[in-house]
Order: sequence, then C-alpha cells, then structure tokens
Amino acid sequence: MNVEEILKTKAKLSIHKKVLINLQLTSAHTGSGMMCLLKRYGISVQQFNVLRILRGQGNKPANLSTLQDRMVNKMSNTTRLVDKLIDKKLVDRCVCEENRRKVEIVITQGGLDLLQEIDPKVEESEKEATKNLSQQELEQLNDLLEKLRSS
Amino acid sequence: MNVEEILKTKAKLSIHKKVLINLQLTSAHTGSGMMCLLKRYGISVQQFNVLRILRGQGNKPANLSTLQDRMVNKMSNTTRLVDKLIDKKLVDRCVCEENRRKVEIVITQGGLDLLQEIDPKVEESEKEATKNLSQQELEQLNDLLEKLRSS
DNA sequence: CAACAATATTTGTATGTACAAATGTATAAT
DNA sequence: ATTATACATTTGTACATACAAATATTGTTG
Repeated sequence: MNVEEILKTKAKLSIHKKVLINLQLTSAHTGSGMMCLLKRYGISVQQFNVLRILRGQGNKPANLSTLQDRMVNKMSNTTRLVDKLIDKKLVDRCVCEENRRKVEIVITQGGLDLLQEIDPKVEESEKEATKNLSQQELEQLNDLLEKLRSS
Repeated sequence: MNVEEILKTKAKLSIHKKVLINLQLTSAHTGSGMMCLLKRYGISVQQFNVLRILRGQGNKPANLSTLQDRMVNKMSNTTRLVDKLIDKKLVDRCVCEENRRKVEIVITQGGLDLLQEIDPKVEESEKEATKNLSQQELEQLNDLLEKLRSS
C-alpha cells in the first residue's frame, strides 16, 4: 500500500513528505518484526543491542558511555537498561578499579548462550523482512539512506 | 557516516542487516528533526498527526477508531492522546448521539490556527531533511521503501 | 425480555524514553 | 590541603507506549 492509500488523503503530497512518511512506516514495519521476535526471548531490541555490543567487546568490559555511544537508538538511562539485563542475569556490573567513577559491564555466559540461540532467528527474520528487494535494490536503498542522512 | 563506522564493528555486515539498521538510523534522524520542531509549539508528532487528520475531516467529527486507523505510528491509547489535546484546547470531544459507545472528536479553531502557523515550518523542515537527494533519487527511494514494505 | 456476544472506549500496569538534578569520584588550581 | 571543575553514573519526574482487563453500549438469539 502506498502512502496516499494509507493516509486516505485526497491531497497530493510532495515527494519530500512522502519519502519521510514512508521512512517512518517502513522502519516501524521492519522494527516491529524484530521486536516481536525478541519478545519471545524476553528481551527488548535495546537490550539485544547492548548484549551484542558487549559480546563484540570480547573480554574487555564496557562502561556506560561506550554502550551509549554505540547504541543504534540513542537514549538516556542506559543505567536502567543495564539494570534489567542484570535482573535477567545476562550481564554483570562492577565498579572499575582504576577509575571508581566508571562502571564495568560484561556479558555473562547466560547472555552469550542467549545470543547464540537468537542469532540464527534474527538472520532469518532479516532476510524475510527484506525479501521483496533484490541484492542490487538493497545496495541502492542502502546508498540512498546513507546519502539522505549524510551532512 | 556509514553503518559500519557508526557501530564501530570490524565484522562484515550482510546487506540485509545494513539496510535494516540504516532504516532505523535514518528514520530516527529525520523523525527527531520533526519532533524538535513541533516541541517548540508544545505538541508531539503523534498529536500533530491527530490534528491533521481532524482537519482533513472537514466538519465531520472523527471517532477514536478512525483516528487510530489513520495514524502513521499506530499505538494504543488514543484516548489519552486526545486528552492531552483537549487540555491544550486544540480539540473537543463529545459522546455520539446515535451510538453512545462512540466518541466524536473535532478540531477547535485554536487547533486550526496552530496548524496554519506550523504548516509552513513543517514544509521547510521537510525540504531541509531531504536536501541531500535529488528529485529523482527521492522518487527512487520512495519506490524502494514501498516495495520493501509490500507483501 | 434475559442472556450473551460484539463493539467502542477507558483504565490499569509495566515498561520505555527524555531531560534535569543529584551523587560520587577524579583532576587541576590556588 | 582546600576549593573548584570536569567526568561518569544514578535518581527523580514527567510523559509515551504496549498490552490486558474493565466498563459501557448496542445488537442478537433463544
């Protein structure tokens, strides 16, 4: 369904407006697929991202500010996000010895296990979400999105 | 900045994953511009959308379910969203006479005035947000987004 | 017409998000 | 050593969102 059909408007929309609305619609559409998948494993998209960042760190612990920098959807309160992950025993937190202002966060074995279980499902869901576009169209879309955002 | 740079990952990401992350990033990027603009007028994006839908209705009042159907970002609690607009005296609400389960919502003159004031700023902000792409690239992006979502 | 199902909205609860203020710690300046 | 400043995180508050349950009204069926 195109934008005009969805908004049920008779008015002719500018291409600028159409693109922006389509962006919202499409990102919400694909995002909710991921949300739905992760919910089955009891975690939110944000929590999943934090877990992946921590796994990417190897053995090196991350502090809150690096987590915040690398998250896709920036938001405040990484503290409370990490709290939730601790409740689920997916990460551990302790005060950094060298600089006691900092907090060191590491993924637990349970967290790693969960990620390993989820990974293939995520891959599958990503392929499913993008199945309507060819390889070439995906590259093209990717370039256009990055160009739109550049500056 | 491209996705790999933003995520600071050494791992090679599949084009599927890249497109999906870029979608989130780009939609958040453009969306926050709009949010920022509307905040100056004391309303949220959702509230703005409701106002525009009500204006599009002409004199015909809308009930909650039609509002919910036409909103770009679906969500529950249209009730409380409308409550906020009533507090600001931008819309009115009354019980439908024919079917007393329904609620009729109309935009007030104050709401219409606000929209008229905001409209040109929104147009401007939309052009600004899409200025990196040519007319042709915008059309192309629009088509790709709709194709991605189609099914 | 009483009982039940269907519809439209509201309320409750849990969680997510944004922003400001508060806390605790380290570094620099006097 | 004392004060000031910057830094990293936590807490408080207000609001947004998702989902389930509750309420109120209408329509239907025995």
